[in-house]
Amino acid sequence: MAGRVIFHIDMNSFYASVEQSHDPALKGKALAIAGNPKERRGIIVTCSYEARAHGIYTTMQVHEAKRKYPALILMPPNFERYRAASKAMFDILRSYTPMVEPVSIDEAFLDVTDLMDEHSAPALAEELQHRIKAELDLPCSIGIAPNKFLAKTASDMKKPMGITILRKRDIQQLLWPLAVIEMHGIGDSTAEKLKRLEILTIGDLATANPGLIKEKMGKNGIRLQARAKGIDSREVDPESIYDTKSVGTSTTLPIDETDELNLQKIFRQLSEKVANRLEAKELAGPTVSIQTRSSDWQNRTRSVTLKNTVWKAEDINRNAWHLFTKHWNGEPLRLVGVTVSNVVDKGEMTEQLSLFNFQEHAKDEPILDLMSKLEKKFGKSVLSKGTKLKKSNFDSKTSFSKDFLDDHDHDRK
DNA sequence: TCTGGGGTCCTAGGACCC
DNA sequence: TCTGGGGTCCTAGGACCC
Repeated sequence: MAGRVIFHIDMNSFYASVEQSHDPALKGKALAIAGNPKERRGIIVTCSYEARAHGIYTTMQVHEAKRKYPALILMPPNFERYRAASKAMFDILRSYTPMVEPVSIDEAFLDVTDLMDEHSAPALAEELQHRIKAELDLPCSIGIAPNKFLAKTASDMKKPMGITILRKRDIQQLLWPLAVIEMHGIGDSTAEKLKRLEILTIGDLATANPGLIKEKMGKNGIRLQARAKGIDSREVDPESIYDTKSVGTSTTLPIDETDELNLQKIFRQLSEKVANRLEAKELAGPTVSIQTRSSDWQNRTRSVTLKNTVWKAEDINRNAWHLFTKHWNGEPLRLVGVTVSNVVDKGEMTEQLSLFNFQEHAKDEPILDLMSKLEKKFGKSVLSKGTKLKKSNFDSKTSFSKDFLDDHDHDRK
């Protein structure tokens, strides 16, 4: 596994750039995409470089941005448009190699090692950047490095339309002088912690006493120190996007809410949204959780893991609302959310289960015999992970979970 | 700078099992 | 009756990223 060549492609102010490409009249203008400009609590999601020049930045409140630069053009996000542009961008990347790992709607890692016979890395990066600009009218920055962390760091170094090579031997000169907060994986909290250890720059982190790092920062510290030295063994994984772990939605309320009936209505809407998105991805999960945020920014999560997976709005909502009413003390809430996690592919579940025809065998068979057969068939890992069929769910007199069979039926429809 | 909405990963404690 | 150690699952919270 020595000597990989990794690219990190980072689209520059993606949403704003897509809008400018769609409507050239917006080019050269200070443009901002704002969550929902009508909402009292709307923020700037992305803005053009022209807007940045006027002091506008992501997460800034809309009214603040307008006050700062009244000529700012505000647009609501058009996600369909962004998804289409994203797909076109990924199509270009995949026309070179299947080793493309999407990180988000506008970011990707490429392992281009196998293309190095025919291309030089910088020439290939230029070609990619040029094609994305020529065919989609979208700017991007590209980082070239021997691993993901360095490639990502490199793509950040020159924006917009930059191409940056970060070699191992350049690390001391280019990376080490930077403040630790510049590092991906380090936020305010970790930066503060490091500051107390007198670790201020990435170089300080790289050369710090490993014993101290391990003691004060744990596993995360060890990993960050490795990154600071330019070490990162994560591989580019094109499959990782199919590995959804959770599907959730949340909303910041127009005003801090105390009315139970209103909240009940909101939970129903959130549950429906989650159900729709699960449906679209053909996913279902056994864990339902809720999030709340109070006026003073106290975040809470409460969750329950069920015997069976859920995907229908009614089932999600029933569990979510139950969790909520069980824990809410009546305090005003700024935000509420609903998430289904530990999700698995519905189709895959059905397939696994159909291998072993349930209906025929299950009826009168003693549970333990059935369990051992299932284990033989699928192995323990599948039983405990994929289908939530565990011994604990079949203990003592509990007969074969009726819900489970029902779920199986629904899957077949 | 009073901070949206979508996620992921990690940690730590308790329950439970062998 | 009291004692381990290892492993997994669940829950809650925190940190981080785009």
